[in-house]
Amino acid sequence: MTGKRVTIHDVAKAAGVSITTVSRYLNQRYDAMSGETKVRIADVIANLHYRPNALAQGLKGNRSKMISVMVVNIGYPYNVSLIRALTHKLDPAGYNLLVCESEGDKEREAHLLRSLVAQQIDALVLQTNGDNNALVAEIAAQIPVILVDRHFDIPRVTCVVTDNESASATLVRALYREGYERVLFVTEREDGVSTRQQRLDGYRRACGEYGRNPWIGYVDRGDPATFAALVPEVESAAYLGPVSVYTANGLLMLKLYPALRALSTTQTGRIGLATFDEPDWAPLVFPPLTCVRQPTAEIGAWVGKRLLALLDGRGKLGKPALRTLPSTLIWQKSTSL
Amino acid sequence: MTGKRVTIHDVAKAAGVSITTVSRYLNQRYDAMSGETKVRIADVIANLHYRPNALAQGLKGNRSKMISVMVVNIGYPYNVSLIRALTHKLDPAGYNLLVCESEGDKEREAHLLRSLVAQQIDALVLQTNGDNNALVAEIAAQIPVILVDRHFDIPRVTCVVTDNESASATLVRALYREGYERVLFVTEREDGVSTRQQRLDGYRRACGEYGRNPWIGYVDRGDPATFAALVPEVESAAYLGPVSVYTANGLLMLKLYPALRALSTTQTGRIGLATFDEPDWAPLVFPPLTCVRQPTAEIGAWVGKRLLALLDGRGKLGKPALRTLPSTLIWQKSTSL
DNA sequence: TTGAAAGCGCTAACAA
DNA sequence: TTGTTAGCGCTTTCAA
Repeated sequence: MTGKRVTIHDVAKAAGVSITTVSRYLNQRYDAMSGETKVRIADVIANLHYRPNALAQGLKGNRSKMISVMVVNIGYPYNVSLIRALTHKLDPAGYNLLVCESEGDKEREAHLLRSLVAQQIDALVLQTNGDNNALVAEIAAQIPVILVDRHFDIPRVTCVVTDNESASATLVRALYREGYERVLFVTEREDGVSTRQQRLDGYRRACGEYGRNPWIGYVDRGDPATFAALVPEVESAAYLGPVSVYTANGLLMLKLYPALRALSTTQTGRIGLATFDEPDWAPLVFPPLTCVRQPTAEIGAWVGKRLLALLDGRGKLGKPALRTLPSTLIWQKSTSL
Repeated sequence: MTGKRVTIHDVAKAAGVSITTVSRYLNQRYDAMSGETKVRIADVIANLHYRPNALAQGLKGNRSKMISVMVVNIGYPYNVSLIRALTHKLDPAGYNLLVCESEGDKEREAHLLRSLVAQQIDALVLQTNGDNNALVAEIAAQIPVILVDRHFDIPRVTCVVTDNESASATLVRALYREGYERVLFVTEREDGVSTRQQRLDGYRRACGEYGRNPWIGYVDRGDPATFAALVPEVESAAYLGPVSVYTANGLLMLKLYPALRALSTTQTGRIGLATFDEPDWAPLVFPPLTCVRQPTAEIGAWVGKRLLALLDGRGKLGKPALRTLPSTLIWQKSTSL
């Protein structure tokens, strides 16, 4: 299986120079190097298909050229887009991405974090439930750490999030303005997850502004019954006036949608539907689904840029601990009366 | 930023032993080691939060404990599920996953592959368009390489795919049996991609068995007009008898669906819809979408297991160059007459 | 313009 | 039962 890899020694020998000279060439220190040597080394490298061993370089230079991004679920469009944008920033700078999925599990997250540190990652991008903040703080003492999507207050850690509170309020206001009399907000228990809390806060604020009582349906992703229980509640409310349902994220809408749609065939047009996040199927259903598009690509790009600056030794001063990027409301027919 | 990392030297000093002894402990060579030393080292390691530097271990042992999986698109449910299953197999064995996205771009794929080799990955899992097979062959001379989803004939490379041809034929037969008189197969140009070719072959075979003429609509993902062009074709055909549309993958259905659904409101129930792949929205639309579920988790698990065997030095003999796992037809109301 | 030598953190003979 | 030593492939003083 192993065809003996080419090392810097092989190159040096073939080019008739010392490994130091080859190393100089590799690091583009051409200032003091004869053009002839340069060409000779270039030739040999090309012929031998030589690529320096990144592990050895890393060991020497105390950096690995690897950055990890760890998210709760690699399938969420939010994360897919984030990872993609991040790659596009980091790849040109020679960084490889170690992608991990915590599955929202505390132990697993801790295990993976430790493994990554041992792997000598140069930086960490993390979407977390906040269950291992002490460990994250330790890591942040060693390398740059940026939290995305969810905000936690950890020393030396920058957070990049979207404007959950105001985007949520904006959506809910628009619903009331459209004429919906009641808006059911469907969410999971906050459990210290900032996004959930903020989206709820935004909902509450809009309710307050319009003098409506908050109407909150708590669900548990793992328990279909919690979703099913909401349906009759919505149905009976719909008899009294136009009602809409607003889910705190795309996955909740995915689970709730079939049951609600079955209802609306009889209650045509009276039950508005909206969700935070922009599922890829939003334009497919009829009527197309109103949703809140998060600036995932921008977040990824911003994080990537910031990391490069930090790794370069630049940046560090006046860095904001929290950066908020704006979402966009995509208003569709699913919320039209 | 850097709080000086703990090394094996620190541990040795604190425990009052040599680094060799610590190394022995780390590698569980307890056979010749006093219980006392063992405990002492364990204590120190715990206190210092020591974790061995994986880079240094890798440099020494000529392995990195990193495996790369490179796919065309990290957002496809197929790949998400594959990556997840792979992680679950490899993680317990101490491997970290370098996830890469080629975006189906030849240059990008080549660039990433080279970068990964330089990063000293121990193995490679690859979904490819086949544009860099020579390079892949070179890599396969060094480390285990497994191709997923798409089959190419490369020395030393095992391929794991699904039964595209027969699953496609099964679906199309079921459509004819249901009473659809014509089935439009929507696909991208084969371009040497085995999955496309095989799904087309299966379609053709079923057509042959039922004495129908193949009816193929070629589309280009980047060009919406190619999708739009199919709609009137389907519409006029639908006047002559029951027609169904079968897309070669989930993304094509995603793009085609809105236009087709608009039609079917007038042609209610006459236009059947089915797709290869199982989009997460398949059960959401009305009527729910018939689709072919690929055994992605099984593929991932199989690949993971096989890799571990190969990396262990076991396996190697009698290994099949091609492993085919079966898909499942999910028959729903979208194809009921 | 170039090279010798030390050392990054670790493992593995070989000695003791 | 433990330690000494020689590297893994590379970068980087320091000298020539």
